Amino acid sequence: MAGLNDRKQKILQAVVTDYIQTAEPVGSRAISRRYKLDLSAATIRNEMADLEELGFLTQPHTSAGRIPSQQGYRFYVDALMGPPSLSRQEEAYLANVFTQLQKMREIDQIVQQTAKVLSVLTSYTSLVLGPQFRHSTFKQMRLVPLDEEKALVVLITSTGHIKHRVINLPQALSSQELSQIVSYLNEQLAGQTIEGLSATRLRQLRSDLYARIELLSQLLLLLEESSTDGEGRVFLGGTSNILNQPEFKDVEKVKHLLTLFEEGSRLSFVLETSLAGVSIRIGTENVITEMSDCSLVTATYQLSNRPVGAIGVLGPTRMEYSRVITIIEHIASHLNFVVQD
Amino acid sequence: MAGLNDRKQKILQAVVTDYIQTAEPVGSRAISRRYKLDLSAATIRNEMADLEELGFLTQPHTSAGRIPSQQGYRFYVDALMGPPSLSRQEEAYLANVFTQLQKMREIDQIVQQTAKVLSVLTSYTSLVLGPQFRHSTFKQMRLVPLDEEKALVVLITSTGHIKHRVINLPQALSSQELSQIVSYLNEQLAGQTIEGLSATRLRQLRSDLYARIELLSQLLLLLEESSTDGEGRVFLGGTSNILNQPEFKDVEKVKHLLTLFEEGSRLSFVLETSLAGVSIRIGTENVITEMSDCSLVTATYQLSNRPVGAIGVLGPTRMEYSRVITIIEHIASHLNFVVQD
DNA sequence: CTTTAGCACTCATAAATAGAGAGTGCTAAA
DNA sequence: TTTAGCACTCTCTATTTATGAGTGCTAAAG
Repeated sequence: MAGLNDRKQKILQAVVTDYIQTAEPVGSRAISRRYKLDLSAATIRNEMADLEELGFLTQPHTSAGRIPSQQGYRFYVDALMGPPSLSRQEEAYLANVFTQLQKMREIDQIVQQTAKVLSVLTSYTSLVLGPQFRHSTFKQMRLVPLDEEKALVVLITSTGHIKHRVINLPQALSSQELSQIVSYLNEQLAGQTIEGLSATRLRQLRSDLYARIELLSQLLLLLEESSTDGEGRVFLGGTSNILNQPEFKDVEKVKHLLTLFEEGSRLSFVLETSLAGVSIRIGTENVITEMSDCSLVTATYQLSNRPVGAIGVLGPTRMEYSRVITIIEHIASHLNFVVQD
Repeated sequence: MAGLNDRKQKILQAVVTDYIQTAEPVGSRAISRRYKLDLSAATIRNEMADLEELGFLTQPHTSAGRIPSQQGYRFYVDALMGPPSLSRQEEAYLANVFTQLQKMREIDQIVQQTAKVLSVLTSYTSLVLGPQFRHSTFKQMRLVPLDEEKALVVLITSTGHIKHRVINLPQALSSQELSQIVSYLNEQLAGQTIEGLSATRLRQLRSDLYARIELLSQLLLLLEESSTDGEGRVFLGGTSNILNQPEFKDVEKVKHLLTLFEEGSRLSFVLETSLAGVSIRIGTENVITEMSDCSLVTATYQLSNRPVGAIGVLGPTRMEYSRVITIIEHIASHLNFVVQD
């Protein structure tokens, strides 16, 4: 890409750093004062004009300072960004959080809490996609009789994920027949991925056992829902944080984002399609148009070496990238240990 | 309370109705034009001055129209409010929604969907408190062995609510001993309310079975959490709707509410403490200070004739009360039928 | 050739001023 | 008791007028 000489890079870095902090267009004088580049304002002015022409900076209006363009941020993130840093307190806070998380048993709780922590630490909005189990495989199905009419079906995956439902028992079935059906299903389905329990496969089973159709359809419904179902739930944290950003002082701007936050499926799509590792999408690099004024930093977390979920931080393009990245890496990697249940 | 003569009531009603629609202070002329009270603007002016002195109206500034005071809204809601009305389409929409809800099995889904519907219909923000099971009684506990090391504990309440968890089995225990423990617990706890499983009671059991302490503590943990635990989860719908209200065009105003929306426990408290039936809290009648510019209309829904949850709509004090009340009653009562699982 | 000082110019933002309009309260007549 | 008339208040909008930060360009200095 661009062959920015050393000086241009330093200046660009200064502009981005300053703008991230102040949210105000930064002028040539401000830079020559605040950053010890040993250059006069005039020189910096010239370089900034160049940087603008190259597409790394923009001017809100003719006689204002410069602000980084999307391309400017991109270059900053790829090449200039300073080393990460967390304060002592933050480290301590994180450590404390993780011991808390360890204690929690309910996956929802863990995810929810993670979202909260992520937003508190970054002061942006956080998105957390709970673990996806559709890639895990069918382990077994159990039927626990509750009374004469009802029973509890328990579906267990290889990853230990459990789903249950109460179903009605047809009176006619003896308990023996019941256990036959269940063990038949267990045989047939063992080792299949949940995702792979496609409708056609299930339909075939259905015809195999057509005599027991009523009971069976209830069982199958549970399975079917497990494969499609709303596992992709996204938990949000710090949604009100965006209101602290000066770029969202206008209510109209916020409205689009807020509305987006209510559309779980679109959010989960964004997170599901993030690559393994940390990914950074700046401005219009985001597919979702509502996010085109924002940057989204995401990371996936693993479960037995397979990515099963993702966490993300959404803020203005003027985001404290290095800080956010550090935090998100930290949390994602620890989540690997916590989510083993 | 106040002995408002007929004419004053009519005028107050006109002011409130108009203000609810327009969100603009309403003047004497506007009323004499728009409402056929056959009175001149001057007369209305006099009456409005009286109404202000009596505390039902306020003036934003000396030469502006009047807007209803909190007391004004209260009187309107108690005495003046017009009859409810829903359009054909809305009725149809509702009917359709209910058939959809009937099909859903997962309680979370139902609650979530209800929140959404409520917010779409009212165009305010909706709060839905999922069914509370702490008043229901312990029915039975089951242990489903998964493999040699692990087992699934299933806790079932009289209302059919189910909670499960995987626990580790101490190697030393024979399956016979296991079932002994479980049946002992079943005996001891049968019929107790979940809430009543207080720490002391559980501690006593713990000492009874101190020999099996390791296993037991896992079981008891599940119970304990069931009695305290986050059952009081509140689902929100249409949070971005508040941004459409002109009274929240200022970001600062919104921020407080948005932040409140992230504090689940406070929200659930509000809903838990609402009376059976429909309740309307206007402005500072709300205990939560962040809501003092809002009105909250809530209704509880039943399960076997006992209130177990609540739904609510939060909007500006300038709310379409009669409309909201109709909708909320409608939905709450239907929820009674849907939530029987 | 690069850097810097100097200077005119641009443009947003803020403060000051002037009208316009909506609505009131009061008085006096119907 | 009601209504018409009128002066008065106060917000809101538009216009004007500074102010000042920051630029681009030119010409001199290194």
